[in-house]
Amino acid sequence: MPELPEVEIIRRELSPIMFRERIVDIEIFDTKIQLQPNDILNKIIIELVRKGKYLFLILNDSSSLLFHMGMTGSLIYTTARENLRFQRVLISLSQGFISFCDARRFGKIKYLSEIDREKFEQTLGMDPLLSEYSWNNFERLLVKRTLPVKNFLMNQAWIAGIGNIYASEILFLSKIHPEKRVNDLTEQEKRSLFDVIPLVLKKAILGEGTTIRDYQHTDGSRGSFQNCLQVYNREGKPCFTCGSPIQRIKIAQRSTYYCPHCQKM
DNA sequence: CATTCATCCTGCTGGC
DNA sequence: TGCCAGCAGGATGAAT
Repeated sequence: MPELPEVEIIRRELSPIMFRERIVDIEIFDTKIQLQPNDILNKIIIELVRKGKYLFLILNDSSSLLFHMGMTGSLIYTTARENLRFQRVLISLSQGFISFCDARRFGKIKYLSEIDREKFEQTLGMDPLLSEYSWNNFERLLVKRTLPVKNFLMNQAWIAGIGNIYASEILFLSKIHPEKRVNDLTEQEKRSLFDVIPLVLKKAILGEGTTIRDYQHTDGSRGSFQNCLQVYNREGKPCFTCGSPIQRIKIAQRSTYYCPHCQKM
């Protein structure tokens, strides 16, 4: 489900709620999620950190709880204890409750020591909203790559945070065909990509995230950026720029949307 | 090393 | 109304 913008929204909403809260209890209703309650019980949350699509709850002994939403995961805050649909984990805080709900069970929660968190963060590529995102680093990533540019954008080891929706959106705004091979990109196209990536992600955050079906804010409400999407989920509809019908193709088994007129090979 | 592909899950939607 | 194929915001490890 959530890509970088949606996870960032979750982080921003939960930060003031969870800051300095104690983890009083944790209940796990899904055998796929393996946590030792003793690792985290009675620890205090001192910070929420996001990198790419991952969210870390940093605890007062510098260990952390890592959340990944997978396709359908959400974190819901309630003031009273509730049984929510698809609830997999329930964390009781000193004040309030956080439910991890996840219909498809692709989401993950892991306990990490400080060392393990550092190691894990190193496996992720640069986050387009952090200062590590630079033209030098970006340019270096592109060298000698022959895969389609859409696959390049979605590899979390190179750039962290872009998923299937925003990959299509970024390529539309950059006027690049999603199947174009990275080593065939012109200098201008590379520059454009570099600039458009953070632009689209920031706009999506301002637009409260994209809810096609499952994404929810931490109070259960929906995003609104789905109304601003240029190509994703718009097969057959007219391009907002030129009126040509938006095409849907499969790249690496994932639906990919583009305008055949505005995005040439 | 770089790239592609099947697989993990469950639920919803649209067509017949 | 009921059934079933096809689809879904992701990541991984095995195969090529």
